[in-house]
Order: sequence, then structure tokens, then C-alpha cells
Amino acid sequence: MSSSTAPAARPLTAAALKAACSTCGLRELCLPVGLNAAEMQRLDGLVAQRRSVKRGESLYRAGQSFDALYAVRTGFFKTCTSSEDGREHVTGFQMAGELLGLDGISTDRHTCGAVALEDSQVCVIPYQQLESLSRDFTELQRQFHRIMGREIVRDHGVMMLLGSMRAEERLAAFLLNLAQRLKARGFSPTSLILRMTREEIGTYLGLKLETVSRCFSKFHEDGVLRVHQRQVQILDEAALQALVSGAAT
Amino acid sequence: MSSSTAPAARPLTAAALKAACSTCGLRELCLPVGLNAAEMQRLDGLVAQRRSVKRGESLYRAGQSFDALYAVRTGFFKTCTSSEDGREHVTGFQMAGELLGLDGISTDRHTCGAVALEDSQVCVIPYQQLESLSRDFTELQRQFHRIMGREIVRDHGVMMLLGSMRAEERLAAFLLNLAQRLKARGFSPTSLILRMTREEIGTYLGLKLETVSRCFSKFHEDGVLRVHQRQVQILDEAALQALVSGAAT
DNA sequence: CGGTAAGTTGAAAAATCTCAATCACGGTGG
DNA sequence: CCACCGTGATTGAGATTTTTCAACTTACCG
Repeated sequence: MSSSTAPAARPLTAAALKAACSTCGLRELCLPVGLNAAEMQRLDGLVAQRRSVKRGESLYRAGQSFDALYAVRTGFFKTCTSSEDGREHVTGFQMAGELLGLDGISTDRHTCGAVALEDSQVCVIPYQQLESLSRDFTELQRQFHRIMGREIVRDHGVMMLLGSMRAEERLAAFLLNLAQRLKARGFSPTSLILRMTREEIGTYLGLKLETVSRCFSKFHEDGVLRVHQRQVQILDEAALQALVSGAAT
Repeated sequence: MSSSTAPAARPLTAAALKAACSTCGLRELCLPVGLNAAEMQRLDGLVAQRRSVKRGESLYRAGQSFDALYAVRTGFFKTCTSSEDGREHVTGFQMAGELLGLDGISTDRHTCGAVALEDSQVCVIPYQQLESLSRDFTELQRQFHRIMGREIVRDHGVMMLLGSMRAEERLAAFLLNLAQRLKARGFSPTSLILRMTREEIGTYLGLKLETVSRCFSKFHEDGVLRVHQRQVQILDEAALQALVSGAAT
């Protein structure tokens, strides 16, 4: 769409790609949480650029030098590390309002890759400038730290999931988490379209794709879900919740 | 050393418990990395207090309000989350120079508990003051962010371990990691005394204690380790390394 | 010494993986 | 418009890994 001719409508020009936190619908989920108007404006100056990433393309790759964080504006990403022997492991899925790239902070080099699972757009947040601005604004500093802290807590949750739940429990936890995040963004929490393959779910949950598929089928049989390929409808949220909480039984 | 009164030897007075990064042997591993003399002195003003934690005691518990980070000075800790149904999961082991408490940043409340596995001492780093000081010193800010980033990368490593390695590979990775950290602290990287039980290793690695025990025995039989209870000697590091890297084979 | 917590080992059960065959869907080209 | 192709998803059966349950040993502490 929108070849460079068309002076009437050019949604993908540089101007259109100009970011602006202050007018962004995601500002209550994203980096600007808690900022006042003046601070927001300063942040607008920092988050100046957007970047489009087509489905299947990499936003960044492992090993690449780190110089910016990215806030997902639209679309859906996975982040994955690959081990020395080439196996891939998905460390997370990111949707609108979530930050990508934190893995690069410690070594100035990305340790995961980020791949778009559908056509997506991100806001580029130059890291040097973010550090600098967060020295001026207590609230921005605070929020940035909270976001990093949240990532750590999230990772602990995943470690717990991988370390002590079995297949069905893992998938239940995964679906509930997805539903809850969709809900926070105003989407239906019961009817979702998965953006990732069974294999990607599998490497995220530490399972083989066949196991993931079998669990979906099992949930379907039990009337907990309606599953049709990537279309999933949650029929009995309580049942999923019970699997996750009462995981011991 | 130094206590102002000092009627001879009172190692546990308040004065003796006074912390000082500038004279601490761990400063090259801990928070003060990269600071100049003046900055170090300001940091000394912040990290003013030490706290002793006896073996088996908690430094902090899940749910408790968060107001400080802790740098391990001596000793050894584990951090664990407990799931809703009461199962415990160990998220990490911390030794001298490593930071505890990052899990509290996102919600102002700790989400894990930290328990000393031997008599330990930590430096208390009041969080508000750390944030404040890191607004003044670029280098401190930088280092603090690196530490958080490192924790995220570490967690990704554990997720990969839990998600895609089998028992022996996990234990090998665990031992190599431990050895490497001990080496960085000037201890022998081949002869180590485990501070934790088989069960604690198990919940960290997502295995049952019997499985951990069997893996130790297997390594012993294969001549890779000498194992006698908690005394472990690494005889063939390359073999462990091969297990971790060529995990696919 | 005796008691307790931790560690080891064995055998059977359970969960997950592997390998293989088949099915469904979306897109492409005739 | 429809047949065909390739990717992704499903399902089955047998192999493998890990867990479970249980018995037994060892070390440590007062």
C-alpha cells in the first residue's frame, strides 16, 4: 500500500512514522506511565522514530550491537536465544505496549533475537538518551526501573512454570497469561487468535510441538477450549485457573 | 579493623558492621564497578549498614515490602518463589558480590524470599537513595542498569536450561556456572563444596532430588566428577562442557 | 551413641518425546 | 475455478526419560 506517489495519503512517510508518546493510546501500558505533560513532551523528543517490521523479519538479532530499546506499537513479536548447538528457545512473546531489547543492556550487545510474528511497528527508544533523560526525570527513571524489574519477575514466573509444572499446566498458564494481557489492551480475553505456531509455543514452554498439540486436543475434548488451528476460545477459564493454581493435585 | 573505640577486639559492634565499598575486596564484582574515588566515597555514604543473616534465616520473605537491595558480602543465599499451591521453586543462588532483592523493584514488594544457606553478611543498599544517587552519577546508573540487565540475561539462560536440556545437561551447566563464579572470586574452580541440598539443586534445575542424585552418581562412575556428599571435584571439565554445548547429540 | 536430616539406589509407573503417517489450510498457477 | 503444493497441525504407537515410592545408608549434632 501507499507507493511513494500518492500525495494525498502517505501513511508510511517519515512524518507519519514520527512517534509521539503523548498522543499514543498505549501510554498507560508503556514507558510513559506516570509522567506529567511536560515530561511527556520531553519523552516525545526522545522517542522520535518508528520502525516497521514485516512478519518473519528480525527487529534485531543475537550478537548485534545494542543501542536502542523498542516499544511495540502494533503487532506481535517473539524473542529467542539460540544455544551453542543451534537449538532455539523462545524466551517470550511481546505485544503492544511491551518493551523489547532489555537483553542488550548488560553487554551492549543483544543476546536474543526479536522476530515479528505479524506485520508490526515499534517505537525506537535510543538507549543513551533514555538513560540521560531518566537522570532528569525521577518518574521516568522509576518507570524504567519498574519495567526492568517486571521483566525479572516475569522471568521468574516462567522459570517456575518450566521447572515445576507439567504440560497441561504450562499450556493453561500460557493461555491465561495471554488472555489477561489481551484483556488489558481492550481485546476479548476469551476469544484469541494465536500468532505463533505450535512449535514456537513448544519451545517457549519447554515442550515438543506434538505435546502442545495433544494438550490443545485434550482441552478441547474436556470442553475447556474450542480450538481450531490458531483460533482459540476459552470456554472454562476456571478450569484453566484450577490447573495452574492447584498444580500439585 | 579500625573501630573507633576498640578495647581490643569487638568484631560485631556497630562500627565493625559499618560498610565501605571503597575498601571492600569485592568492589570489582559488585555495584561499584567503574566508579572513581569521589563517586566511591558517595556510595560509601549510601551503603552504610551491614546485616548478618544466620544459616537458615531469611533476609527477606515474599510479600514483604521492598526498600533495599542487598549485596552479598560473605556467605551464600538462595532465592525462592512459592507457587499458589505451596510448591517451592528456587530461582537462583547468590554468592559474594552478587545483588539480592531486584525482584522487589517492580511492585515495591518482594516476590521471592531470600534464605541464607550459610552464615552470611550483606550490605544494605537503601533503594530510594540508590535511585537518587544514580541520577547524579552516570557511572553508577550505568552499572546498576547493567546489573539488572545481567539478571535478565541470566534468567534467559536458566529458561533455556529448563526448557531444552535434560537432567545430566542441566546439572553439568549448573556445576560449570558455579565453578566459573567461584573462580572469579579466587576460589578453586575444580574443587567445590556445595552449599545447598540435592533438593534445592533439584528445584532450581526443575528435577527431583533423586534425579539429581543419580546424575551425580553417573558423573562419578564416568570419572567426570569425584562426589562425596557435598564435596565435588571436577575431574573432566571438558566432558561437562561437551554435555552443555553439544546438548543436541 | 542415638536420632534426624540428607543422600543413595532400585524397580515400577507416568509423562513426554520420537518417529511416522495423515489431515487441513492458504496460496499459486494452469 | 480448481488441482496441487507446502507448511503447519493432528494423531497414533513405541521408546525414552524422569518421577514416584520405598528401602536403605551415611553424616552430622547434641
